[in-house]
Amino acid sequence: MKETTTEQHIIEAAKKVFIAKGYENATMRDIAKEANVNSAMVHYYFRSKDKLFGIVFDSIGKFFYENVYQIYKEDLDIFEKIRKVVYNRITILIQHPELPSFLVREMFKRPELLEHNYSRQIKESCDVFMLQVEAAMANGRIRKINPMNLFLNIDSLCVFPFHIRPLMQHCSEISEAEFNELMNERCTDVADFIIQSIKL
Amino acid sequence: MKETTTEQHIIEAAKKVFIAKGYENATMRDIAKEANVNSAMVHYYFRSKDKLFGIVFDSIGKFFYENVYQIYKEDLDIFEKIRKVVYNRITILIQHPELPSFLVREMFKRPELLEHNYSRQIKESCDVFMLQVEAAMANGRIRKINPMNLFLNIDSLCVFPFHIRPLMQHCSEISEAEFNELMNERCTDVADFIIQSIKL
DNA sequence: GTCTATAACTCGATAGAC
DNA sequence: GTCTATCGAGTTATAGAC
Repeated sequence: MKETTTEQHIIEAAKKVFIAKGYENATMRDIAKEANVNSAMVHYYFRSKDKLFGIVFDSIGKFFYENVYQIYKEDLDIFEKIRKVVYNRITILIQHPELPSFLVREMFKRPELLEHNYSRQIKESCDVFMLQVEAAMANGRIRKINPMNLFLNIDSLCVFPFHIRPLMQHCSEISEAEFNELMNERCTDVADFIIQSIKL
Repeated sequence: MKETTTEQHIIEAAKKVFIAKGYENATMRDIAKEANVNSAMVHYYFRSKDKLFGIVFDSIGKFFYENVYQIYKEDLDIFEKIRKVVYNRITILIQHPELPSFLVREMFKRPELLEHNYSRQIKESCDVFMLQVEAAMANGRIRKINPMNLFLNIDSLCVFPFHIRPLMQHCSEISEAEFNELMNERCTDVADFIIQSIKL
């Protein structure tokens, strides 16, 4: 159990501030205040706002993807795997509903953020899953379908509602708690929706 | 055929710049340069960056939603309607792939942007569609399903890939043209995916 | 390592001449 | 309406005392 150093303390504060405000709206002063240190300290430890943000972005991206992409590599029946992926993804999203929009926001502004990252991990799990889909098609367990699109569909159905959460809440006039409740119910529905579509 | 006034000229320039850079990264100087006018002129016509952005955001949001949400209100067989919605949505998205991320980016930072907007239009078309889903369930044309989730699923499957486009392009090492080709092929697949899932 | 002070810069907005 | 010039506020980043 490592002690919380000043450095880690600042990183945690930076995560909170960057997620809440985005890169441009977050200031080094904000982060310093959140971490209860002087703003010069933040520069002392991380040289620049850019360096600090790079560390934060990598950490968040890895956290967001690694959990669920491990599941794709597990040795599970394809239907079970889909259910497990959907359940895990939506559960994590309910706990961290602001992550998808954060990642998309920053990724679009600076695609170079993707360079030294978890991208290869994603590609690996995608490849593993697509092979399994091919096999299931050959065995006649599922209908003929483009494996890449199936992979995309799973993520789409899980993540998209969190991308448009403010719009959904505004249109349906629901609170954050009610939104989470909706997503919780949606969990089973999404898995059913996918499996109904591909099973033979 | 209305002549292009300076005012409209600036709005078009502002759209381009705001979409490319986002609200905070775009400067009034950028917009003025894009519109080939002095930066004081932009303030003269629109008072503030906020006012100008509000106009741009509303216009883009309306454009992005109105086309496809009209279709939901048309008198079509439910399967035909789903195919038409999917086709239209993806076609528009291929022509304007940067709009979803733009709207999400700004919507999350300032949810008040949704106040005086197309939100009611979305809600209306959603309501119409959900009624149709209920009827189709009663008629035994489709299986039992949460209508709201079906509505969400359609949008998810169409829009989500455009949200994560930089990530997809980076992971698959594909160009923008190849991405568009993928989305074009995906059009039929998505409609099939949905219909396979709900038909009896 | 930690602080204060400030340099250097950019941006939104306006004043004022034409 | 259109331009130049500039103010004032807010930012990153660093220098230098402790």
